Amino acid sequence: MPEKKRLTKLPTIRRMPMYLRMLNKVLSDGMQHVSSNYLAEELDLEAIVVRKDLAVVGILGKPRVGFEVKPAIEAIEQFMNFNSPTDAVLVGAGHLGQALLGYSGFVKFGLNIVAAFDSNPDVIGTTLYDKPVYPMSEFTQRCEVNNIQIGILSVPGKYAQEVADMMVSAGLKGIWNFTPRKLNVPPEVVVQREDLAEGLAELSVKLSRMGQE
Amino acid sequence: MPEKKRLTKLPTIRRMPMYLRMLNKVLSDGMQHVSSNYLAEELDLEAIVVRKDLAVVGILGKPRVGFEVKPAIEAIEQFMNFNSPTDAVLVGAGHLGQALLGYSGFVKFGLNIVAAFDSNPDVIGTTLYDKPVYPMSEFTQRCEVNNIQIGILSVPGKYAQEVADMMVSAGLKGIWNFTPRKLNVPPEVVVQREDLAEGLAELSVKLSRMGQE
DNA sequence: TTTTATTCGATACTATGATATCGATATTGA
DNA sequence: TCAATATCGATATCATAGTATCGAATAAAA
Repeated sequence: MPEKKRLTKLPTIRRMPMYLRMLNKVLSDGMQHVSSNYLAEELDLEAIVVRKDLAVVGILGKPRVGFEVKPAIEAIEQFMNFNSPTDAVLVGAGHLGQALLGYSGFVKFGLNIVAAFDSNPDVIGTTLYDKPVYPMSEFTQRCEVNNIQIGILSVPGKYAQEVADMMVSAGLKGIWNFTPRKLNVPPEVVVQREDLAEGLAELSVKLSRMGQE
Repeated sequence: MPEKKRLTKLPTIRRMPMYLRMLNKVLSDGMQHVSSNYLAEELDLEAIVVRKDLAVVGILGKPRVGFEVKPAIEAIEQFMNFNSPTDAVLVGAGHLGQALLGYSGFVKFGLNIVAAFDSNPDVIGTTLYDKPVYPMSEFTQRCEVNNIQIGILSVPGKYAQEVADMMVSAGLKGIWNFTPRKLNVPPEVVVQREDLAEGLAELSVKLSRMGQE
């Protein structure tokens, strides 16, 4: 039996949504082929990076012609599991939570948010962007019944671990963590941290470097 | 004259907000010293990474004791320009825009959002989280008068370039771009892309790997 | 006072990711 | 039909980031 542990580098994976967006745009523009050069130009990358990334998902280009757009899209979707959407719930329908609920673009990347949970009586029972908002007391039961895979965590930091524990015991497999807290979860549960301050820090330093060059 | 181009690695810079948060927590817990080991444990890092990162901002620990918390905080804030806040404006007060306006945490990382701009008459003239919302027609003038440095771009993708152009001509030095579009700007303007789909892609792949190991 | 344990920094090493080079191939146009 | 050119993939190289090892320093304990 061959090695099953497939190791694709992380930066490549993180670029896939970019490629997918651009390829769909290119397709809707009526182009059937596209060169790595063109993609690189449009996405601010190097052509060689594009070619290597596309090779990872199993598609090769033809000399002088480039890549077939439609197969490329399908290969990426397949590779990333984007066309078999995963059900998710969101906990914490505050500002950020609502922004995430309202962003319809995630479906294209395989994420299907089916409901939100909150502790605020004002929003419980309402729907936000077509998603029902339930009280926390119903969390476990609803997640189990609907076999929810992913939890989006957008509560205030002080409740982060508490809610994460609930997510784990409700059988969720992954947590998309928008709080700036480390979560203690069993090793089989995947946590994806999201911290806007990181990008801000990067911007800040780049700006101050600009000044002195 | 010595080399002025200071190269600090990006991952280090992106970790600074984490350190700052944790050091402040540690300080408010009354601790005066903290070991790299402790920080690493709390932040899911390796101790050696913590030590090297702190060395970058110019603070060294003492054997057997660790790092002095207060000087460490000050060193990071100094290094990152966090205590001389930069004025910013936000364009596009939709769901995401409002979430960003409502997040008070950015001030600690040197970002001071002073106003928002939008084209929607329903929000123009109101205040959102204490920030006034102005019409786009006033953008250039207000930015110039107040010497705004950073623009936060959270409009629908189709308007991204157009607004970016306005930002450039209003003299902004950096753009924090939350749209999934590449922006064409002159080289002296810094663009920081923020794409939530990247994190989602990473989560998605990690999850699917979990299944088969 | 001496020993022990902890934590540090410096150096060296490893892994990962990006880039440069180059020959091969297919389409276009002469 | 044949030459020119754009584009590809493979291989090798380089840059960046993370990790391991080890001696030195300091505080606490004996």
